[in-house]
Amino acid sequence: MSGSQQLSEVQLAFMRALWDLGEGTTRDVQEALEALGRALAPTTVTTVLARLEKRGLVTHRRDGRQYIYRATVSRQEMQRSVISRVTDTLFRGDVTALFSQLLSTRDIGPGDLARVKALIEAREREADDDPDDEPGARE
Amino acid sequence: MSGSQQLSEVQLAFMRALWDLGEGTTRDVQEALEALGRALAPTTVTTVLARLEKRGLVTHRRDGRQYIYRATVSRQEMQRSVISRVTDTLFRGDVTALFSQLLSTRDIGPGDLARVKALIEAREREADDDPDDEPGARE
DNA sequence: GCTGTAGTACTACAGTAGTAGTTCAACTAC
DNA sequence: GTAGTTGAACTACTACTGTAGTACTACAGC
Repeated sequence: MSGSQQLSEVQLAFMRALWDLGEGTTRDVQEALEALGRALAPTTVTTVLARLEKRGLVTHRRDGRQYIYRATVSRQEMQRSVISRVTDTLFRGDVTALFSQLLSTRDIGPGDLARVKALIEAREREADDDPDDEPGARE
Repeated sequence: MSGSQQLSEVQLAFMRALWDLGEGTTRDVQEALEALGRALAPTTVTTVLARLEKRGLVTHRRDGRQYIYRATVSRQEMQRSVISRVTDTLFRGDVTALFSQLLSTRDIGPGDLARVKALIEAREREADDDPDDEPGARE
């Protein structure tokens, strides 16, 4: 599934709302959006949800008269796909450059640095132990 | 300047072409795009460039009858701004999560890992030496 | 000076996104 | 059972994007 979904800011806000909610009615989504600083008319929320559904990013079930929406793509999947696209298009596939950019630009505390280093070391060990670790789950 | 520029795939392809070229005529851009696998009519290239110019992302100068276009936003600036947006919206500001995602998903060689680790260590030392390093250049 | 050529400017058109109003159906409360 | 309320469906409108055709203009060669 999921391919070249280029989400706009608004659409992403909707997905975020749904990810946070787990699932919810139009009104729930509307309120979540408002909490994210984006106040929209109920009809607008419905429209956007319907469009996202048409694109396969959300789905709904019925509860009485109400629709309960939920994301069909997880935040993680979206993260993965976005990062992958960004890496390829903006960084020409150069992951190190991305790391470097992250390190130089962002507000990173010493705790973060330590954690990231730990992650890397774990990864190194893992690669060392078992060079054929990942069972080819990349498209 | 540069604020909420959400670039579409096509527009980004144009920017990439210009970044690679440094600067170039409509035709240069067209050819660069073709090399990126995106063949467009010359008029289309002109149109898109004009629109990007209207958004302040490219500019042109005249050379005889020709327009020489060039990006006004560097690849680095764009990288920064995109990464920043992605971090905030998709990763809720959690840089570590982004790192982790990068480490787990991507094809990263041992060389990359080592380089990133070096970057981190440099950053750690730097923070140690001079905890007030960045002169507040974040918006 | 006229004609071909190449390049920009203008126009166009379909698709989608953002935003929201209006209508209709169903449930709630008297 | 009639009125109010609430929620979804349909409709609408503007802006922008992707794509490109046509018109105009300036230069090159005869």
